[in-house]
Amino acid sequence: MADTDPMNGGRRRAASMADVARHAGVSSQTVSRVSNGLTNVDESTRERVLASMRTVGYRPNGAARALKYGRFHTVGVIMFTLETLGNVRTLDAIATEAAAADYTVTLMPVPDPTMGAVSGAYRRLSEQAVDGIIIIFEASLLDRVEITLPPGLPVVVIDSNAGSGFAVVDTDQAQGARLATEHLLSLGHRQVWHIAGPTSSFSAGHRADSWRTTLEAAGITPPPLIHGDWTTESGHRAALELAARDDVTAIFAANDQMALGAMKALHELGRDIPSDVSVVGFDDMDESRAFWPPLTTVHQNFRAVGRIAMERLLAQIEDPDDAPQTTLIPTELIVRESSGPAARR
Amino acid sequence: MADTDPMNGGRRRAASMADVARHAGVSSQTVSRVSNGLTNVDESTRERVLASMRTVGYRPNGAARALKYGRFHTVGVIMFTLETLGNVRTLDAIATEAAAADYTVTLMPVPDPTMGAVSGAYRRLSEQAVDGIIIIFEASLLDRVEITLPPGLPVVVIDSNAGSGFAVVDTDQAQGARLATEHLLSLGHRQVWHIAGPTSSFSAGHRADSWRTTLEAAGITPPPLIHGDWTTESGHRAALELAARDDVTAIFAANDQMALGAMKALHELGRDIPSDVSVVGFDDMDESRAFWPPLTTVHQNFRAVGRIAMERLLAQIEDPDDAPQTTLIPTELIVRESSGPAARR
DNA sequence: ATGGAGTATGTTTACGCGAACATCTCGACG
DNA sequence: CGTCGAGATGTTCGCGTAAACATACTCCAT
Repeated sequence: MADTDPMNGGRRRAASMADVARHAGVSSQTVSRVSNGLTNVDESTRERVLASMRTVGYRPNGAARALKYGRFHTVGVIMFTLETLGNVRTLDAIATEAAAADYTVTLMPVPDPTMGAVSGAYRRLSEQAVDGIIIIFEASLLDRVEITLPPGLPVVVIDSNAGSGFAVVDTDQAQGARLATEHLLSLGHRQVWHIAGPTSSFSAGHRADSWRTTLEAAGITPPPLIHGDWTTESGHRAALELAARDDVTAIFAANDQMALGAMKALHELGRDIPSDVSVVGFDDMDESRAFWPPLTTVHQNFRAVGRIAMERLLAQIEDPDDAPQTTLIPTELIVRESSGPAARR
Repeated sequence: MADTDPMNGGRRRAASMADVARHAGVSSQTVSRVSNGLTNVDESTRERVLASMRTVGYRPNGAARALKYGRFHTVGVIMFTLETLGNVRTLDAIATEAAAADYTVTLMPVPDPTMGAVSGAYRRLSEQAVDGIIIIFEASLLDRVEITLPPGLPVVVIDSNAGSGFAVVDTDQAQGARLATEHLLSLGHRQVWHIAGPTSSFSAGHRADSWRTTLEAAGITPPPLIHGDWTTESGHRAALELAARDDVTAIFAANDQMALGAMKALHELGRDIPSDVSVVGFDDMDESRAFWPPLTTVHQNFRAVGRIAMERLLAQIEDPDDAPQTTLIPTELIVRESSGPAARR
């Protein structure tokens, strides 16, 4: 007997079509036909092949298929962090949409915004097995690296105004911030203070800009901006600072977490919400309706953002000459109990 | 002139090594050597090749590499939803760990727990391009499908006790629930009520079981269990029900969201937290410290869960005969202001 | 019977990469 | 001045799949 080891030597590879073919006594092309559900295979042959597939434990090899077709049926998502609600919701929508289009989503997290980490992501990206990329980025960093984006790969950018030739999908930050600010003004507040996100974030910048212009349009001089970093702690700190002044009756926080932190500070100082101070957030996280008091906030349609980003990307993959567009998804103001009429004094 | 179109006909493929080789006037093997950073290439040749790579826009083809090596350097993560904090945190840890090991993470979301959706995920999984799978599942469903798991693929299961032959990593649910219950008892509460997660969830079951045995060990007959569904609303409903009785002084909710909803109900009914009723949660989400009052809760070490799951999976990928182990990650009780001594009466 | 249409199946080839092996060139050493 | 070794570079081949092409066979109209 020859030494042919049925166990296939040490490092075993998965069964291939050739293995199935050998087992079933047909050519591997016939196995391919069965595997792809073509009809021109004799019923008895088909069954024999299917049985052989099961016995040898055959699974099609995605790499070989991708090599053959030049398509991976996979999109990459580059993101800094899964710690912010918006990123996760958007990713969820992207993944759902991708599954519907029979695509798979590959995560390319960039742990920290250093150039080293970014270039690491690009290295992995260039060992690419993706047909396109969706970037969920704090845009200010993207600025520095965009030129190194590999050419010829369809890209859609979320959460930024990195306009230069990319398709961009984003929540209409400006409209949302305007809704929030106008809501507070319409309740009779003479001034609206803003707790902004970090300066590195374009979304935060957009919200702050829009808050400012909305106030100015109402003939109000905007008060100094306070910067947080999206965390509850930073909202807490900011509100402690604000509450030191007793003319503060309305606070618009750039996200729900900071609004939550702000409300905690107001509770601690014995200020009533909303009769002493109104608070409005941004995002509408699931928990916001159960805060005490339930938070008035700007609802972001993350699902739509993810869905449209995916649509755009697929369009670019189908047709590389598809012109990049920018789409803004409108927000909706959700009025709950954390905002109310300005106290008369 | 021949008809050779420099634009490469209609559907253009990305540039390959052969294209680079032609452009640089070398063999494709030399391009391969440069691409892989081998040293035995003349410096001038290397530079010429690198320049050609840039001009033709070369990116290595991952599929071809994977085909050659039989490894994809990718792990698949199957999960039901990105809507629960734990799943997201765990995924984040997995992705980070994977990146460190130079692996990529592919998401395989299962939108709803129907068999159709699950088998869809398996279909995509069997058109696999992954070296292993991590399943983050509500385990009761896994029971029904585990036999259909493709053979020969390393698998690690998180958040379940689906023991049969899989490697399992999970938070030590029982220990956490015991910590929470004992904490409330040690504050002098005579009874601890529990708002559990849905019956379909093994984690929820473990927490409830442990709560029950902890009470029994203290000589207390456990009160009826109330089931929520992890949402703030269900916590709110449950607490409204509980607060109808005035002998309820301590509530242990199976997650922070339900605890938040419960606190909202107590606020609405004018019960003080903690002097009338103590509330303890489970998870320690970022926001919990900013709830009003800040929530006493059981901290889950999601990062460790993700990290160890990934380690186990890589071990199995390296050595297919690696014996599956079960690892429980301990929790930590974080005492904040939502729990306090039982009122004397 | 003879050719044509149709069906089932087999053979060849290319997708992009890189290990293994084959050349070639140049300089050192006896 | 011939030989050997080392480094640079080229050639062949196979990974698993499926399109394209080839073959074998059956059935039927002429």
